[in-house]
Amino acid sequence: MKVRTKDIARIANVSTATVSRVLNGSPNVSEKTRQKVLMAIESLDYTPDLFAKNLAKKRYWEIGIGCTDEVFRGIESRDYQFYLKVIEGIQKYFSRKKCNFTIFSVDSKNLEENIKGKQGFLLVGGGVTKKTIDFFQSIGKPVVLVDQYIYGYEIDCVVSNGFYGEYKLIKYFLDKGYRSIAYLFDTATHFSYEQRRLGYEKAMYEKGYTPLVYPFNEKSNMLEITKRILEEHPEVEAIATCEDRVALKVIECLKALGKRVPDDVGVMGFDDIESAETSDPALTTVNVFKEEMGSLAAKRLFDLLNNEDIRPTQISLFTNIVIRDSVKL
Amino acid sequence: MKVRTKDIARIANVSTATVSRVLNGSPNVSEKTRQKVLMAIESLDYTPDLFAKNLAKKRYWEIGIGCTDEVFRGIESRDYQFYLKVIEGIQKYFSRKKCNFTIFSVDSKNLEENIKGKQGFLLVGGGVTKKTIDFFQSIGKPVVLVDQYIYGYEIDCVVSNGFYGEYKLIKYFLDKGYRSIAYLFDTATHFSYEQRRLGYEKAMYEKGYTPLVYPFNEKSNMLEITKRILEEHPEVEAIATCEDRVALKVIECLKALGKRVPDDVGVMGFDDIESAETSDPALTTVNVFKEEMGSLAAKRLFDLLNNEDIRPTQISLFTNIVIRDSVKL
DNA sequence: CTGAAAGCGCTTACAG
DNA sequence: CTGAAAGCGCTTACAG
Repeated sequence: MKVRTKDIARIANVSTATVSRVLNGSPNVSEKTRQKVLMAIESLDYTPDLFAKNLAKKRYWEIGIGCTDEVFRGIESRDYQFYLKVIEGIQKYFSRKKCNFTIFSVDSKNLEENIKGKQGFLLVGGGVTKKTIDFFQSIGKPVVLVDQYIYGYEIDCVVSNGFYGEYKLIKYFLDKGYRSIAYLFDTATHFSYEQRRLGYEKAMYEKGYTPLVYPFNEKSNMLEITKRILEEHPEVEAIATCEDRVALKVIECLKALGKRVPDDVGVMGFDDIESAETSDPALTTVNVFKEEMGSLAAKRLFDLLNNEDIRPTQISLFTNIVIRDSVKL
Repeated sequence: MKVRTKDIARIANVSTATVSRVLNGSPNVSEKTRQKVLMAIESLDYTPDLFAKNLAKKRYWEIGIGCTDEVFRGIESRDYQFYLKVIEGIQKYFSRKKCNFTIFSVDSKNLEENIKGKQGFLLVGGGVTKKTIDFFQSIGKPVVLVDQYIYGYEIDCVVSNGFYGEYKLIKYFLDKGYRSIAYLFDTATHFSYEQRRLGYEKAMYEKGYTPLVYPFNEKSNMLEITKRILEEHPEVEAIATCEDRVALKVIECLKALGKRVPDDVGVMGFDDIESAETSDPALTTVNVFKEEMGSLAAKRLFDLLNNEDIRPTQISLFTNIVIRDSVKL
């Protein structure tokens, strides 16, 4: 039989209201009654019913969603499809859970103000730095990283299984007879990017091929890199990339260089953003469940807020390959 | 403003009872009223309150907890400390959540009977095979693997981050000047074991040392293997193992061979079971949060049962190294 | 097939 | 400081 506040109340000879007050550490209880109630609780092995608790509470949780300036602008302009979807997932979850949230840039000058009154934080995006994480951890309120993780941290996070997704994608084409696939790797310190590259390398190694990784950063000229790949490795049959936005750019570059996609060179993306479907040719890529990522993170934060459990976990979403037209079959 | 069943009822001009019936697909609603209610719902963007729903439902969920014969016996005899703790965690979570559960062996003859009436399953233990997973997936009810994962499966699972834990442990001693650490690796197809070995190898490679892996299986004679390690590699300063129970055995073997632990050879475990603390010498190991693993898995299954989200995820718990006396500092 | 009403286990003004 | 009572948003016998 489940123990309820009613049972405690009966044993301690008080009302359930008082039990609730003791349970929630209200100051308006005399030390004597508090002890009585505490003893009754001891003797009963009570665990509160979270459903009832949450239903009875009318208060809303105030959540802060922080991201880098880049992501923040991308969300505002509705340009950054990936994180737009993630935010949608967050929104969906919170909308049914008595949570209000505000999105802000962690790079903004008035950070202090954005943090004020918030009871928990979601830090969204691969660009979130150690410094930012340290700062938010120091606040002492629950924090969940979304689409980001940094080695060595014990912190709650929700990421996609980019390693396995990229591995599956590359292996798929290697199994079909491809032998030379290059990889465009964004060197930004982004957990996902690294995982994906690792997956690419594993697939290549397994077949006995040497990975052909071309690193780049935000300052790089994509046209030049594309050209270099073709010059240095004319045998390249396809170029895999760390994300769809890069893949889309590479397709443009290839076209500019007079190459046909996929006939001369194939291109693969990662993320499966909306434009991946409508691009010409439609992009072969890996689907990241962006909304799920958002709602999963929101859920985790909510659980943390409700003290459901304590130890930090890394939650990793499986990914699916989606084969379209940008790589010849 | 949040939409409630009351609002739907008002618009559709029915009672909330009827709304609830439509929402839950009860057959006892005329097609006409159903349509009215459905239209009202459409117009309102309703999302049900899970707290209220769960509170109102008095029904208990019936959960099945399956494990291999080995684990099952180990739990019954209260011998297998690791999974005993995991089960405790499951128990703790379910006890406050209207869930009844039964533990059974997936290798038993009357499997069919154990499955009957269950609404969800937890498959506990590294020994759970592909065949078993396939079978349970085919039932079409929520399944969560606990302390197990098999590559290629898209299935919910909760595991410990053995890779990073073992890496941290080995690195800790390598940083202290250790140069030759051997590794005893159980070849049973166990996700955790493999992850841990990988962590060991990463730490060794990073320092420029060659991993020294000694595989074994249930049929192996541990004394012989221990002897072989010492003969083939007299320079070995410590033996790391894939789990505490093995480490404890190795300590015995070393003693039998006239070696002192940790003075002649150090020994490291993994899991931090209870006897790790009381053994002589107390075991240096990595702590897996066993109860959390159980409660996290139970929670995930519960969420699945409540349709909270759909995509399978891998949940990975961080691990901590615990330095005791079985390795010289 | 449908509605009025009780109940799930908590919290929290309100009154004292 | 404490209790009686209403309410959170659902579900479900029960009666019709």
